Amino acid sequence: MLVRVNTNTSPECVPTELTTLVGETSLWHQFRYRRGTEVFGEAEPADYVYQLREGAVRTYKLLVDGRRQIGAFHLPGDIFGLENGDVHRFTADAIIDSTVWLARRESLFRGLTEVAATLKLVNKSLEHVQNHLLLLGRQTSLERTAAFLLEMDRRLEQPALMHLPMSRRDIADYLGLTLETVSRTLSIFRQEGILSILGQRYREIVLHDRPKLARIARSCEF
Amino acid sequence: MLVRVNTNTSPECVPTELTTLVGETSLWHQFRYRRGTEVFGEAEPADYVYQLREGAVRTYKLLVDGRRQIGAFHLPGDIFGLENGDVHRFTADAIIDSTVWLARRESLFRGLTEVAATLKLVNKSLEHVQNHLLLLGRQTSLERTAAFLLEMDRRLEQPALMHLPMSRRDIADYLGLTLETVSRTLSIFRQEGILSILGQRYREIVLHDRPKLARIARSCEF
DNA sequence: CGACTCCTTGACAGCGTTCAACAGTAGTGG
DNA sequence: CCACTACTGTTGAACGCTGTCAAGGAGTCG
Repeated sequence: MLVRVNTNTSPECVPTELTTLVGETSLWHQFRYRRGTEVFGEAEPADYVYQLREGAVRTYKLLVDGRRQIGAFHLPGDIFGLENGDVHRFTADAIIDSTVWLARRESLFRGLTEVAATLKLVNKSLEHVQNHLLLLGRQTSLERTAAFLLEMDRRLEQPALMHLPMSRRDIADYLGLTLETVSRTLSIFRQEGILSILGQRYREIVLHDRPKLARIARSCEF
Repeated sequence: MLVRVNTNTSPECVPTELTTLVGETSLWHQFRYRRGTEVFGEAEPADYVYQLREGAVRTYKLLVDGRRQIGAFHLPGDIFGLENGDVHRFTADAIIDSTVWLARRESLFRGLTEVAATLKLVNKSLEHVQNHLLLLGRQTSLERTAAFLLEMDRRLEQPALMHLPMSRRDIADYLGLTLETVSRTLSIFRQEGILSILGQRYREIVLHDRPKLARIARSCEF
Protein backbone atom coordinates (compact mmCIF):
# COMPACT_ATOMS: atom_id res chain seq x y z
CA MET A 1 0.00 0.00 0.00
CA LEU A 2 1.24 3.45 -0.85
CA VAL A 3 0.76 6.16 1.69
CA ARG A 4 1.85 9.76 1.81
CA VAL A 5 4.59 10.30 4.34
CA ASN A 6 6.27 13.55 5.23
CA THR A 7 9.74 13.37 3.75
CA ASN A 8 11.39 16.16 5.70
CA THR A 9 12.49 17.80 2.48
CA SER A 10 11.30 21.00 0.91
CA PRO A 11 9.70 20.53 -2.50
CA GLU A 12 11.47 23.47 -4.10
CA CYS A 13 15.06 23.25 -5.23
CA VAL A 14 15.78 26.98 -5.04
CA PRO A 15 15.28 29.23 -2.04
CA THR A 16 12.77 31.41 -3.81
CA GLU A 17 11.32 33.00 -0.71
CA LEU A 18 14.72 33.76 0.63
CA THR A 19 15.73 35.29 -2.67
CA THR A 20 12.75 37.61 -2.80
CA LEU A 21 13.44 38.55 0.78
CA VAL A 22 17.07 39.50 0.50
CA GLY A 23 16.96 40.66 -3.10
CA GLU A 24 17.89 39.14 -6.41
CA THR A 25 21.48 40.17 -6.25
CA SER A 26 22.12 38.56 -2.90
CA LEU A 27 24.27 35.52 -2.49
CA TRP A 28 23.10 32.57 -0.53
CA HIS A 29 25.08 29.62 0.66
CA GLN A 30 24.20 26.10 1.60
CA PHE A 31 25.36 24.77 4.93
CA ARG A 32 25.00 21.56 6.83
CA TYR A 33 24.57 21.22 10.58
CA ARG A 34 25.03 17.94 12.39
CA ARG A 35 22.44 16.76 14.89
CA GLY A 36 22.69 18.82 18.06
CA THR A 37 25.00 21.53 16.72
CA GLU A 38 24.22 25.20 17.14
CA VAL A 39 23.13 27.32 14.20
CA PHE A 40 23.21 30.56 16.15
CA GLY A 41 23.22 31.55 19.80
CA GLU A 42 21.07 33.88 21.86
CA ALA A 43 22.43 37.44 21.95
CA GLU A 44 24.71 36.78 18.99
CA PRO A 45 24.64 39.30 16.12
CA ALA A 46 21.88 38.42 13.68
CA ASP A 47 23.94 38.75 10.52
CA TYR A 48 22.28 35.98 8.55
CA VAL A 49 18.84 34.82 7.59
CA TYR A 50 18.20 31.12 7.29
CA GLN A 51 15.88 28.91 5.31
CA LEU A 52 15.69 25.27 6.20
CA ARG A 53 16.18 22.92 3.29
CA GLU A 54 16.18 19.59 5.05
CA GLY A 55 16.02 18.43 8.64
CA ALA A 56 14.58 20.19 11.67
CA VAL A 57 15.68 23.08 13.87
CA ARG A 58 14.54 24.24 17.30
CA THR A 59 14.83 27.76 18.73
CA TYR A 60 14.84 28.16 22.49
CA LYS A 61 15.77 30.12 25.58
CA LEU A 62 17.52 28.70 28.62
CA LEU A 63 17.40 29.53 32.32
CA VAL A 64 20.60 29.41 34.34
CA ASP A 65 19.66 26.07 35.92
CA GLY A 66 19.04 24.40 32.58
CA ARG A 67 15.30 24.79 32.25
CA ARG A 68 14.52 25.29 28.59
CA GLN A 69 11.62 26.80 26.69
CA ILE A 70 11.46 26.01 23.01
CA GLY A 71 9.81 28.84 21.12
CA ALA A 72 9.37 27.13 17.78
CA PHE A 73 10.22 24.13 15.66
CA HIS A 74 11.35 24.85 12.14
CA LEU A 75 10.62 22.45 9.32
CA PRO A 76 11.84 22.35 5.71
CA GLY A 77 10.85 25.51 3.87
CA ASP A 78 10.69 27.63 7.02
CA ILE A 79 12.63 30.86 7.26
CA PHE A 80 14.10 31.55 10.68
CA GLY A 81 16.66 33.68 12.44
CA LEU A 82 15.17 36.83 10.96
CA GLU A 83 15.21 39.46 13.68
CA ASN A 84 14.08 43.05 13.71
CA GLY A 85 16.77 43.90 16.15
CA ASP A 86 20.41 43.22 15.51
CA VAL A 87 20.86 40.24 17.81
CA HIS A 88 19.17 36.84 18.05
CA ARG A 89 16.87 36.42 21.02
CA PHE A 90 16.81 32.63 20.84
CA THR A 91 19.39 29.96 20.41
CA ALA A 92 18.88 27.74 17.38
CA ASP A 93 20.26 24.27 16.89
CA ALA A 94 19.69 21.30 14.65
CA ILE A 95 17.41 18.60 16.05
CA ILE A 96 18.60 16.19 13.36
CA ASP A 97 21.19 16.58 10.63
CA SER A 98 19.99 19.58 8.67
CA THR A 99 20.73 21.57 5.56
CA VAL A 100 20.05 25.29 5.46
CA TRP A 101 20.42 28.09 3.00
CA LEU A 102 21.71 31.27 4.51
CA ALA A 103 22.05 34.80 3.23
CA ARG A 104 23.50 37.95 4.71
CA ARG A 105 20.88 40.05 6.39
CA GLU A 106 22.56 43.31 5.42
CA SER A 107 20.80 43.26 2.07
CA LEU A 108 17.46 43.63 3.85
CA PHE A 109 15.62 46.90 4.38
CA ARG A 110 16.91 48.34 1.13
CA GLY A 111 13.52 48.72 -0.44
CA LEU A 112 9.84 48.59 0.42
CA THR A 113 9.38 45.22 -1.28
CA GLU A 114 11.84 43.54 1.06
CA VAL A 115 10.40 45.40 4.02
CA ALA A 116 6.92 44.17 3.20
CA ALA A 117 8.19 40.60 2.96
CA THR A 118 10.03 41.02 6.24
CA LEU A 119 6.96 42.39 7.98
CA LYS A 120 4.93 39.46 6.74
CA LEU A 121 7.40 36.97 8.16
CA VAL A 122 7.84 38.77 11.46
CA ASN A 123 4.08 38.95 11.65
CA LYS A 124 3.82 35.21 11.23
CA SER A 125 6.21 34.48 14.06
CA LEU A 126 4.53 37.09 16.24
CA GLU A 127 1.18 35.42 15.70
CA HIS A 128 2.65 32.03 16.53
CA VAL A 129 4.24 33.20 19.75
CA GLN A 130 1.08 35.05 20.79
CA ASN A 131 -1.00 31.92 20.38
CA HIS A 132 1.62 30.00 22.30
CA LEU A 133 1.19 32.37 25.24
CA LEU A 134 -2.39 31.23 25.70
CA LEU A 135 -1.34 27.60 25.46
CA LEU A 136 1.45 27.93 28.02
CA GLY A 137 -0.49 30.10 30.40
CA ARG A 138 -3.93 28.60 30.37
CA GLN A 139 -4.15 25.15 28.81
CA THR A 140 -3.97 21.66 30.30
CA SER A 141 -1.51 18.97 29.32
CA LEU A 142 -4.14 17.25 27.17
CA GLU A 143 -4.96 20.47 25.35
CA ARG A 144 -1.31 21.33 24.83
CA THR A 145 -0.40 17.94 23.45
CA ALA A 146 -3.42 17.90 21.16
CA ALA A 147 -2.53 21.38 19.92
CA PHE A 148 1.04 20.27 19.24
CA LEU A 149 -0.08 17.25 17.24
CA LEU A 150 -2.50 19.34 15.20
CA GLU A 151 0.13 21.99 14.54
CA MET A 152 2.60 19.41 13.26
CA ASP A 153 -0.13 17.68 11.29
CA ARG A 154 -1.07 20.96 9.60
CA ARG A 155 2.50 22.03 8.88
CA LEU A 156 3.42 18.65 7.43
CA GLU A 157 0.27 18.87 5.31
CA GLN A 158 -1.62 16.10 7.05
CA PRO A 159 0.52 13.12 6.10
CA ALA A 160 -0.95 9.67 6.62
CA LEU A 161 2.11 8.87 8.69
CA MET A 162 3.66 11.72 10.63
CA HIS A 163 7.33 11.31 11.46
CA LEU A 164 8.29 13.56 14.35
CA PRO A 165 11.93 14.65 14.22
CA MET A 166 12.00 15.78 17.86
CA SER A 167 12.24 13.85 21.11
CA ARG A 168 9.67 13.73 23.91
CA ARG A 169 11.86 16.14 25.83
CA ASP A 170 11.79 18.60 22.95
CA ILE A 171 8.01 18.37 22.79
CA ALA A 172 7.82 18.85 26.55
CA ASP A 173 10.07 21.91 26.45
CA TYR A 174 7.90 23.32 23.69
CA LEU A 175 4.68 22.73 25.61
CA GLY A 176 5.93 23.68 29.07
CA LEU A 177 5.55 20.13 30.40
CA THR A 178 7.83 17.27 31.40
CA LEU A 179 8.72 14.50 29.00
CA GLU A 180 6.88 12.01 31.23
CA THR A 181 3.66 13.97 30.97
CA VAL A 182 3.96 14.15 27.19
CA SER A 183 4.58 10.42 27.04
CA ARG A 184 1.61 9.70 29.28
CA THR A 185 -0.69 12.00 27.35
CA LEU A 186 0.26 10.37 24.05
CA SER A 187 -0.47 7.00 25.65
CA ILE A 188 -3.92 8.24 26.68
CA PHE A 189 -4.61 9.37 23.11
CA ARG A 190 -3.49 5.97 21.88
CA GLN A 191 -5.76 4.19 24.36
CA GLU A 192 -8.65 6.42 23.27
CA GLY A 193 -8.09 5.37 19.66
CA ILE A 194 -7.24 8.91 18.59
CA LEU A 195 -3.83 7.93 17.21
CA SER A 196 -1.32 5.14 16.77
CA ILE A 197 2.30 5.31 17.79
CA LEU A 198 4.63 3.42 15.49
CA GLY A 199 8.31 3.05 14.74
CA GLN A 200 11.16 1.70 16.77
CA ARG A 201 11.58 5.04 18.49
CA TYR A 202 7.87 5.80 18.84
CA ARG A 203 8.18 8.89 16.71
CA GLU A 204 5.82 7.90 13.94
CA ILE A 205 2.26 8.92 14.53
CA VAL A 206 -0.93 8.16 12.66
CA LEU A 207 -3.86 10.39 13.51
CA HIS A 208 -7.18 8.54 13.43
CA ASP A 209 -9.49 11.22 14.75
CA ARG A 210 -8.49 14.78 13.96
CA PRO A 211 -11.90 16.26 14.90
CA LYS A 212 -11.71 14.75 18.36
CA LEU A 213 -8.17 16.05 18.74
CA ALA A 214 -9.37 19.50 17.69
CA ARG A 215 -12.13 19.41 20.30
CA ILE A 216 -9.62 18.48 22.98
CA ALA A 217 -7.25 21.23 21.89
CA ARG A 218 -9.98 23.84 22.27
CA SER A 219 -11.67 23.02 25.54
CA CYS A 220 -10.57 19.71 26.98
CA GLU A 221 -13.91 17.93 26.67
CA PHE A 222 -13.43 14.21 26.56
CA MET B 1 7.88 63.28 53.93
CA LEU B 2 7.88 63.66 50.19
CA VAL B 3 8.19 60.53 48.12
CA ARG B 4 8.05 59.93 44.41
CA VAL B 5 4.87 58.11 43.45
CA ASN B 6 3.89 56.94 40.01
CA THR B 7 1.13 59.26 38.86
CA ASN B 8 -0.28 57.16 36.05
CA THR B 9 0.08 60.07 33.66
CA SER B 10 2.45 60.49 30.77
CA PRO B 11 4.90 63.35 31.20
CA GLU B 12 4.47 64.63 27.64
CA CYS B 13 1.47 66.67 26.62
CA VAL B 14 1.63 65.82 22.93
CA PRO B 15 1.71 62.36 21.38
CA THR B 16 5.12 62.88 19.87
CA GLU B 17 5.89 59.24 19.28
CA LEU B 18 2.53 58.66 17.71
CA THR B 19 3.01 61.66 15.47
CA THR B 20 6.36 60.52 14.18
CA LEU B 21 4.86 57.11 13.63
CA VAL B 22 1.85 58.08 11.57
CA GLY B 23 3.34 61.16 9.96
CA GLU B 24 3.17 64.87 10.64
CA THR B 25 0.06 65.43 8.59
CA SER B 26 -1.97 62.80 10.38
CA LEU B 27 -4.84 63.62 12.63
CA TRP B 28 -5.11 62.16 16.04
CA HIS B 29 -8.01 62.21 18.41
CA GLN B 30 -8.35 61.93 22.11
CA PHE B 31 -10.78 59.42 23.51
CA ARG B 32 -11.84 58.30 26.94
CA TYR B 33 -12.70 54.75 27.95
CA ARG B 34 -14.49 53.95 31.16
CA ARG B 35 -13.19 51.22 33.44
CA GLY B 36 -13.90 47.82 31.91
CA THR B 37 -14.93 49.03 28.46
CA GLU B 38 -13.42 47.58 25.30
CA VAL B 39 -10.96 49.57 23.21
CA PHE B 40 -10.83 46.99 20.44
CA GLY B 41 -11.73 43.34 20.05
CA GLU B 42 -9.80 40.32 18.83
CA ALA B 43 -10.18 39.76 15.08
CA GLU B 44 -11.52 43.27 14.53
CA PRO B 45 -9.93 45.35 11.77
CA ALA B 46 -6.87 47.14 13.09
CA ASP B 47 -7.69 50.56 11.65
CA TYR B 48 -6.27 52.63 14.48
CA VAL B 49 -3.09 52.94 16.48
CA TYR B 50 -3.34 53.92 20.12
CA GLN B 51 -1.16 55.69 22.61
CA LEU B 52 -2.17 55.67 26.23
CA ARG B 53 -2.33 59.09 27.84
CA GLU B 54 -3.69 58.21 31.24
CA GLY B 55 -4.97 55.07 32.93
CA ALA B 56 -4.15 51.45 32.16
CA VAL B 57 -5.11 48.98 29.43
CA ARG B 58 -4.83 45.20 29.22
CA THR B 59 -4.65 43.12 26.03
CA TYR B 60 -5.73 39.49 26.22
CA LYS B 61 -7.04 36.38 24.56
CA LEU B 62 -9.95 34.28 25.80
CA LEU B 63 -10.78 30.61 25.60
CA VAL B 64 -14.36 29.51 25.05
CA ASP B 65 -14.82 28.59 28.70
CA GLY B 66 -13.66 31.96 29.96
CA ARG B 67 -10.01 31.23 30.70
CA ARG B 68 -8.05 34.36 29.93
CA GLN B 69 -4.42 35.05 29.11
CA ILE B 70 -3.34 38.66 29.36
CA GLY B 71 -0.52 39.35 26.93
CA ALA B 72 0.48 42.77 28.18
CA PHE B 73 -0.39 45.67 30.41
CA HIS B 74 -0.16 49.11 28.85
CA LEU B 75 0.79 52.12 30.90
CA PRO B 76 0.78 55.84 30.08
CA GLY B 77 3.04 56.59 27.13
CA ASP B 78 2.74 53.09 25.66
CA ILE B 79 1.70 52.60 22.07
CA PHE B 80 -0.54 49.60 21.49
CA GLY B 81 -2.90 48.08 18.95
CA LEU B 82 -0.27 48.37 16.24
CA GLU B 83 -0.48 45.23 14.14
CA ASN B 84 1.46 44.07 11.13
CA GLY B 85 -1.58 42.27 9.86
CA ASP B 86 -4.88 43.95 9.30
CA VAL B 87 -6.75 42.58 12.32
CA HIS B 88 -6.14 42.73 16.05
CA ARG B 89 -5.05 39.46 17.62
CA PHE B 90 -5.89 40.48 21.17
CA THR B 91 -8.81 42.18 22.82
CA ALA B 92 -7.96 45.42 24.60
CA ASP B 93 -9.95 47.03 27.36
CA ALA B 94 -9.48 49.68 30.00
CA ILE B 95 -8.51 48.42 33.45
CA ILE B 96 -9.36 51.81 34.94
CA ASP B 97 -10.78 54.97 33.36
CA SER B 98 -8.31 55.77 30.61
CA THR B 99 -7.53 58.39 28.05
CA VAL B 100 -5.95 57.46 24.74
CA TRP B 101 -4.83 59.21 21.63
CA LEU B 102 -5.67 57.37 18.46
CA ALA B 103 -4.71 57.85 14.86
CA ARG B 104 -5.69 56.09 11.67
CA ARG B 105 -3.29 53.37 10.76
CA GLU B 106 -3.68 53.93 7.03
CA SER B 107 -1.07 56.65 7.13
CA LEU B 108 1.53 54.06 8.08
CA PHE B 109 3.84 52.31 5.64
CA ARG B 110 4.01 55.35 3.39
CA GLY B 111 7.71 55.88 3.84
CA LEU B 112 10.77 54.19 5.23
CA THR B 113 10.85 56.46 8.29
CA GLU B 114 7.46 55.26 9.48
CA VAL B 115 8.35 51.69 8.60
CA ALA B 116 11.49 51.87 10.71
CA ALA B 117 9.50 53.25 13.64
CA THR B 118 6.90 50.54 13.17
CA LEU B 119 9.52 47.82 13.09
CA LYS B 120 11.04 49.16 16.27
CA LEU B 121 7.72 49.02 18.07
CA VAL B 122 6.75 45.60 16.75
CA ASN B 123 10.19 44.45 17.76
CA LYS B 124 9.62 45.66 21.29
CA SER B 125 6.35 43.77 21.66
CA LEU B 126 7.88 40.68 20.06
CA GLU B 127 10.71 40.74 22.57
CA HIS B 128 8.26 41.12 25.44
CA VAL B 129 6.09 38.22 24.34
CA GLN B 130 9.15 36.02 23.72
CA ASN B 131 10.40 36.60 27.23
CA HIS B 132 6.92 35.92 28.53
CA LEU B 133 7.01 32.49 26.88
CA LEU B 134 9.85 31.43 29.13
CA LEU B 135 8.04 32.77 32.18
CA LEU B 136 4.79 30.99 31.39
CA GLY B 137 6.37 27.74 30.30
CA ARG B 138 9.16 27.26 32.78
CA GLN B 139 8.97 29.46 35.86
CA THR B 140 7.45 28.93 39.28
CA SER B 141 4.82 31.13 40.90
CA LEU B 142 7.48 32.85 43.01
CA GLU B 143 9.61 33.60 39.96
CA ARG B 144 6.65 34.82 37.94
CA THR B 145 5.39 37.14 40.64
CA ALA B 146 8.86 38.53 41.28
CA ALA B 147 9.30 39.11 37.55
CA PHE B 148 5.97 40.91 37.40
CA LEU B 149 6.85 43.21 40.28
CA LEU B 150 10.22 44.02 38.76
CA GLU B 151 8.68 44.69 35.35
CA MET B 152 6.16 47.12 36.83
CA ASP B 153 8.85 48.68 39.00
CA ARG B 154 11.04 49.25 35.96
CA ARG B 155 8.28 50.58 33.73
CA LEU B 156 7.03 52.97 36.41
CA GLU B 157 10.63 54.11 36.85
CA GLN B 158 11.14 52.66 40.30
CA PRO B 159 8.73 54.76 42.31
CA ALA B 160 9.04 54.72 46.09
CA LEU B 161 5.39 53.73 46.20
CA MET B 162 4.09 51.65 43.33
CA HIS B 163 0.37 51.89 42.71
CA LEU B 164 -0.86 48.90 40.72
CA PRO B 165 -3.88 49.68 38.57
CA MET B 166 -4.78 46.02 38.02
CA SER B 167 -6.52 43.48 40.25
CA ARG B 168 -5.06 40.26 41.56
CA ARG B 169 -7.06 38.42 38.92
CA ASP B 170 -5.48 40.53 36.19
CA ILE B 171 -2.02 39.78 37.55
CA ALA B 172 -2.89 36.10 37.73
CA ASP B 173 -4.16 36.05 34.14
CA TYR B 174 -0.96 37.77 33.07
CA LEU B 175 1.26 35.28 34.91
CA GLY B 176 -0.71 32.12 34.14
CA LEU B 177 -1.66 31.60 37.79
CA THR B 178 -4.79 31.92 39.92
CA LEU B 179 -5.55 35.03 41.91
CA GLU B 180 -5.20 33.06 45.15
CA THR B 181 -1.68 32.01 44.25
CA VAL B 182 -0.73 35.59 43.42
CA SER B 183 -2.17 36.76 46.73
CA ARG B 184 -0.33 34.07 48.65
CA THR B 185 2.95 34.77 46.89
CA LEU B 186 2.70 38.48 47.65
CA SER B 187 2.04 37.58 51.28
CA ILE B 188 5.18 35.45 51.32
CA PHE B 189 7.21 38.36 49.94
CA ARG B 190 5.70 40.59 52.62
CA GLN B 191 6.57 38.10 55.35
CA GLU B 192 10.12 37.87 53.98
CA GLY B 193 10.47 41.64 54.27
CA ILE B 194 10.89 42.06 50.53
CA LEU B 195 7.96 44.43 50.19
CA SER B 196 5.10 46.12 51.98
CA ILE B 197 1.49 46.06 50.83
CA LEU B 198 -0.39 49.26 51.56
CA GLY B 199 -3.63 50.98 50.66
CA GLN B 200 -7.22 50.12 51.32
CA ARG B 201 -7.32 47.84 48.33
CA TYR B 202 -3.84 46.37 48.81
CA ARG B 203 -2.65 47.75 45.49
CA GLU B 204 0.11 49.96 46.76
CA ILE B 205 3.45 48.27 46.99
CA VAL B 206 6.77 49.39 48.40
CA LEU B 207 9.76 47.33 47.34
CA HIS B 208 12.35 47.00 50.08
CA ASP B 209 14.76 44.53 48.49
CA ARG B 210 14.96 44.71 44.71
CA PRO B 211 18.17 42.62 44.51
CA LYS B 212 16.53 39.76 46.37
CA LEU B 213 13.50 40.01 44.13
CA ALA B 214 15.78 39.90 41.11
CA ARG B 215 17.49 36.77 42.42
CA ILE B 216 14.11 35.10 42.91
CA ALA B 217 12.98 36.09 39.43
CA ARG B 218 16.00 34.45 37.87
CA SER B 219 16.34 31.14 39.62
CA CYS B 220 14.06 30.82 42.64
CA GLU B 221 16.81 30.60 45.26
CA PHE B 222 15.46 31.61 48.62
C1' DC C 1 -28.61 49.19 54.37
C1' DG C 2 -27.79 45.57 51.07
C1' DA C 3 -25.48 43.88 47.05
C1' DC C 4 -21.36 43.68 44.91
C1' DT C 5 -16.35 43.53 44.21
C1' DC C 6 -11.79 42.68 45.77
C1' DC C 7 -8.38 40.57 48.71
C1' DT C 8 -6.75 37.30 52.11
C1' DT C 9 -6.42 32.96 54.25
C1' DG C 10 -7.35 28.05 55.29
C1' DA C 11 -8.33 23.24 53.99
C1' DC C 12 -8.17 20.00 50.66
C1' DA C 13 -7.71 17.87 46.05
C1' DG C 14 -5.54 16.99 41.89
C1' DC C 15 -2.69 17.69 37.99
C1' DG C 16 1.71 17.49 36.74
C1' DT C 17 6.39 16.75 38.54
C1' DT C 18 9.85 14.01 40.59
C1' DC C 19 12.06 9.80 41.34
C1' DA C 20 12.76 5.27 39.90
C1' DA C 21 12.86 0.98 37.26
C1' DC C 22 12.94 -1.20 32.98
C1' DA C 23 13.27 -2.07 28.03
C1' DG C 24 14.67 -1.08 23.48
C1' DT C 25 17.71 1.46 20.32
C1' DA C 26 21.64 4.04 18.75
C1' DG C 27 26.32 5.03 18.90
C1' DT C 28 31.15 3.81 19.87
C1' DG C 29 35.26 1.42 20.05
C1' DG C 30 37.51 -2.81 20.73
C1' DC D 1 31.18 -8.62 15.12
C1' DC D 2 30.16 -7.87 19.99
C1' DA D 3 30.36 -5.42 24.34
C1' DC D 4 29.65 -1.34 26.45
C1' DT D 5 27.62 3.00 27.24
C1' DA D 6 24.46 6.62 26.36
C1' DC D 7 20.15 7.88 24.96
C1' DT D 8 15.21 7.51 24.44
C1' DG D 9 10.64 6.22 25.74
C1' DT D 10 7.22 4.05 28.81
C1' DT D 11 5.16 3.23 33.09
C1' DG D 12 4.47 3.16 38.19
C1' DA D 13 4.48 5.37 42.75
C1' DA D 14 4.80 9.19 45.72
C1' DC D 15 5.25 13.97 46.33
C1' DG D 16 4.22 18.79 46.07
C1' DC D 17 3.05 22.97 43.86
C1' DT D 18 -0.76 25.14 42.40
C1' DG D 19 -5.72 25.04 41.77
C1' DT D 20 -10.28 24.61 43.78
C1' DC D 21 -13.58 25.53 47.13
C1' DA D 22 -15.01 28.09 50.94
C1' DA D 23 -15.28 31.58 54.53
C1' DG D 24 -14.66 36.11 56.11
C1' DG D 25 -13.38 41.03 56.14
C1' DA D 26 -13.10 45.41 54.09
C1' DG D 27 -14.28 48.81 50.68
C1' DT D 28 -17.60 50.72 47.15
C1' DC D 29 -21.79 52.13 45.29
C1' DG D 30 -26.58 52.88 44.63
